[in-house]
Amino acid sequence: MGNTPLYSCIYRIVSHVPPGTVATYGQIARLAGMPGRARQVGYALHNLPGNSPVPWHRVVNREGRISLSGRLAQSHQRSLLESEGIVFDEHGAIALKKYQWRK
DNA sequence: GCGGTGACGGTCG
DNA sequence: CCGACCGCCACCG
Repeated sequence: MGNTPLYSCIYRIVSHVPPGTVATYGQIARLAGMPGRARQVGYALHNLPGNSPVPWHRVVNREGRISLSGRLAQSHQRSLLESEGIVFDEHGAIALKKYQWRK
């Protein structure tokens, strides 16, 4: 992490997402002061080391679905969210209306 | 230095 | 409701 203030900023904001709630990539981007750059948020999180304290699993896409590539990682994120009390509907999506972090 | 890629998202038909 | 397009930009080969 030597010098990427943008990533640090993203990580900081993600760290503020309370347990039991979720945020979207676009939302994180806006809060980080870089509206429209949701992709960079995804890239930043993808770059996170596995032992990071950052609750990356609380970030989902605008449909309330998991955006990870790879079944393993997907089920991992899902179980982490479910362990926080978040429920997935029959479409495999989260009700953002109910769980999205209001900020 | 250039083109392809992707843990996104808004818009349009 | 759903798919197609397009803008966005750091990273990688």
